Amino acid sequence: MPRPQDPVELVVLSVLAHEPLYGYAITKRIETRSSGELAVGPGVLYPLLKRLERDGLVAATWDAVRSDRAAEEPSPGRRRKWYRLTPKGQRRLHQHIGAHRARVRLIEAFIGPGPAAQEESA
Amino acid sequence: MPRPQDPVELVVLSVLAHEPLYGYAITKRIETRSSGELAVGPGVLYPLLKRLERDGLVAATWDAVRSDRAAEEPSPGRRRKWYRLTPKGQRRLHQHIGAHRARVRLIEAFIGPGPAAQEESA
DNA sequence: TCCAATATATCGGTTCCAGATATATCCGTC
DNA sequence: GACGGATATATCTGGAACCGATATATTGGA
Repeated sequence: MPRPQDPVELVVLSVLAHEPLYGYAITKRIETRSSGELAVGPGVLYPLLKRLERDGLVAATWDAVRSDRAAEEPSPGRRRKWYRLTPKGQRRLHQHIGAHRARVRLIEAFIGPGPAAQEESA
Repeated sequence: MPRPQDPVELVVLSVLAHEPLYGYAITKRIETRSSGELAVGPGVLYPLLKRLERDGLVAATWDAVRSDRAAEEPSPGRRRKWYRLTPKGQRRLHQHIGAHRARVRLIEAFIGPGPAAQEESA
């Protein structure tokens, strides 16, 4: 079988282009945006985010989300790491989009144009 | 940078769908068909063909191409391994095409539709 | 009180692409 | 006739990415 989901980096960058999100929210956002077709597990997402942060494509900020009853306790509470796109990440996203379009044109040179030109008239 | 060329298997199957070819001819065919954009080196092609043959997606036949002056000699002469698509390989190709179209739709759900709907009117 | 959902993170296996290397033959040129 | 470039097949090694499993801890509802 062909690899089902390859361009995870493009997808993650594109959802972060709209607004900052934390890791788990990125997962859920991708699921809803793709109507459940694309599921990015933690084993894929977190190494990817780590790499994106290392390369300066995203910037991250910790946010301590503590419940009301835990607000006074020494426990660190639930923590969220918010990721936002840097200008470098935006450029990378545009590179991705360009590469995607080029890839589509390339493949269509072999398999013929897809059913994209037809107007969706009811 | 995004991975430039991913769907090598799809491309190889698609060129074999038109006619049987031997390995080196596949390389050249892909280069001409893609206007030089896609180059599949031997380090990619031959392991791929081996896997495709093992999985029954292509069938191979050796062809001894001997020159006139070498026709009588014990030397094996130049050999070509012709690959042709099996029915299973044709089904796989259609799977690939379907998966490609689905992948394009999926990505467009994140980055918006590409410039495909516009007519190329001069 | 228990359990599912939330939230982050790592590890190992698999697959694939890419470049380098190896071997051998054919053909045009000098 | 010798040489080199194109033809032709093949392996190896490294790197990058995806995937599933696993681990830990918190939160909130039944």
